[in-house]
Amino acid sequence: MNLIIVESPTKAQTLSRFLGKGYRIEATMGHIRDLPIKKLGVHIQDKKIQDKDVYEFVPQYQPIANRKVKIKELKDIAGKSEQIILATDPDREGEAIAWHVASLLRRDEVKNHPPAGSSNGRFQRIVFHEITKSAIDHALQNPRGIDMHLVDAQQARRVLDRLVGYKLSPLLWNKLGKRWLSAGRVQSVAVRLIVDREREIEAFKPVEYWVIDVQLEKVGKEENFIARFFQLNGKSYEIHTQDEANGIIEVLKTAAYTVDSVDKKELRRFPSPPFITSTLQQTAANRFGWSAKKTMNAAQSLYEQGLITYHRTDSTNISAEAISSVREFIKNMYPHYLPDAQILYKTKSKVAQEAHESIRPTHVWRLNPTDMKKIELGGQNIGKIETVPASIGREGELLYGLIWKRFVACQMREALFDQTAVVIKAIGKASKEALLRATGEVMTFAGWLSLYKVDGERKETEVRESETNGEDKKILPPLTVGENLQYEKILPQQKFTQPPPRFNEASLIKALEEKGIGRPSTYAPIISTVQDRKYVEKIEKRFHPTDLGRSVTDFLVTNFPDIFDVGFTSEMEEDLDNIANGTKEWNYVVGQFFGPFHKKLETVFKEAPRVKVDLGTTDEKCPECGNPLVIRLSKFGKFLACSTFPSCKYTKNIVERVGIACPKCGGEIVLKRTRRGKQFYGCSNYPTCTYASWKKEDIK
DNA sequence: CAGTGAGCGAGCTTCCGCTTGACTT
Repeated sequence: MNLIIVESPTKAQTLSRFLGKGYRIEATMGHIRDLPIKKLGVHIQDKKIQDKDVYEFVPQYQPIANRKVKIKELKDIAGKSEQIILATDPDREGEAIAWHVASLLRRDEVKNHPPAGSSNGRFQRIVFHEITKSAIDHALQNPRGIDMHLVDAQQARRVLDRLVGYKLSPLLWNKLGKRWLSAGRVQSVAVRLIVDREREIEAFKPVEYWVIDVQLEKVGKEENFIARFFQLNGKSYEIHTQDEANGIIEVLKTAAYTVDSVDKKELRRFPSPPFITSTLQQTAANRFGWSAKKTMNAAQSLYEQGLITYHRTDSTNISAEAISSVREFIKNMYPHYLPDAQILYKTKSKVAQEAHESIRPTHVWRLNPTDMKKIELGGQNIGKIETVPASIGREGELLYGLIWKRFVACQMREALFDQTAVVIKAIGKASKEALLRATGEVMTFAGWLSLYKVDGERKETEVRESETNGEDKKILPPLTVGENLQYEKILPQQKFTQPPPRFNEASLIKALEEKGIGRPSTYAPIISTVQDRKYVEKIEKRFHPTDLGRSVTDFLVTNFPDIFDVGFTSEMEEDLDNIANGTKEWNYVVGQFFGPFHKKLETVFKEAPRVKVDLGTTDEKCPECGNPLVIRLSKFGKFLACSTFPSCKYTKNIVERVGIACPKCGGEIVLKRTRRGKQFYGCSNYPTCTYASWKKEDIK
């Protein structure tokens, strides 16, 4: 019997369906060995060579506490197996997991079976990027050894993140006096983006501008349309004041209008690429209002039921089998929308590891019942269609439907539009000449858009996109150059430029991904961490920095400008690539960073002043000593405390009254939070009265 | 479903990335 080791148990299950009895497949469930949690766990040696610092880093790996049972299980099975095939994911982390597994198993093997020849003999490394029979067979026929360069790239990443995080967090405890604080290459940049954005908003000064539209009509016909002013006397003209607007209005009101030019062109709108983790999270946030965490939970469930491919991926690749299957589906159901050849999508991200396919339905013929009712399926083979099990629930159906439609649409023909751009000349008094523009757009071929049109989801984004260029897309009557037009009315609008919007989950994930910061498996946890630390808070789904978040960011950016610059991660990634391709040594790369970092750290520890976070005072007086109460911040949130602490230890919760009486004791219901931060409603007489409810409506 | 926290400093906290399961009102 041969043992195959993968990371995900679901993948193990799928694999077992493809492979015969000769294989036993086990999952590691991620990493099984790591640096210790409670200490730095990296021995650092400075071997000075010719007066220069040359560092050596020795990571103190240990089995992860809750994986010990799993490790023992793997060892037992490995002992009874002929070949041990390491089939962890084909990326940096996967290679490292394979190496850790081999190290743990090999040590055991040497103990139990004295080496006869090479102890590497039983270990093989295989990789596949899609879970299909052909990909797995091909992988099994082409085993290799563990790629230590790739493992070293992971070690460099791991050690660097540990050094940054475990050196800077204690510095924050020391300088801010708050013992739950943390800093890291990823989380601190996420907070910085939010702080920087808030300051942009604060510094923003709205500028007045005017938009002047004119309603025109074809002479003798009741066909009117809107054209927008853009040029006066040969120069583009921005209107900033009411006076300027009035000047233009005067010209336009009495002008003679003629069609100056008509430009027609065909526009093609291409489908969006299939989902990857970040785009799935963004789309679910924009369309359903879901948090990244909720999306990932729903996706996990679909994945475990075998309905979709793996949901933590950065690649837009589609397996050849899935392509032929979706093309067959389109050919049957939407025959006019089948392109001549498959549409290829190139992964945009430079830091992508491409270990998995894009997120897509595993069987394209499987639809959810709600979609089936709404989608117009034009083809012949309706009988071939299956439905997803009802047990996936409403949220499962929503997400499945979204993934299904995006995938099928990504292999359909582009939509075609006839766009007409018309310029209109307005000749006013005193030889003043203005130009106006009108644009019309008519869809002539729906293509992939036909799949989205049905529930109007696509429309929403269309509207949003067209708003950004400021011109309304409308149907124009037929117009010819030189044609005179009838002036109807003028529609001036006063507007003000808007500050950039605060980040929500979708836009923050997008920003992080664009900068190559964080990975598919970490976008959702990052959002939790920065809130848990009280660096930012979500108000009406938008992120606002807290005073603490601003203070910590300022402290970090002032003292360590390089690390918390968005360029840091991309430079690190370049170095990691060099380690992976064998041109740089991992200890050298980490050492180049650590030398200056370490020196700076010492100076800051010694010299930087203590940072005070002022959360303000209140009008309330302490009931015990009469001094004012001030707002303090703890791990659990804000609370009121006596300003004379530690001589007076009075504290009080900040409660939000709901205005409802407790059904149990008649006391007052107040908004509270669990240890994990979830809101609930409880009685203010706690612990005397233990009444509690999750929802306001349930209180009765 | 929850009574903490600040400050001091006994002992404690903290990173990013890979995977689920334990929770479930």
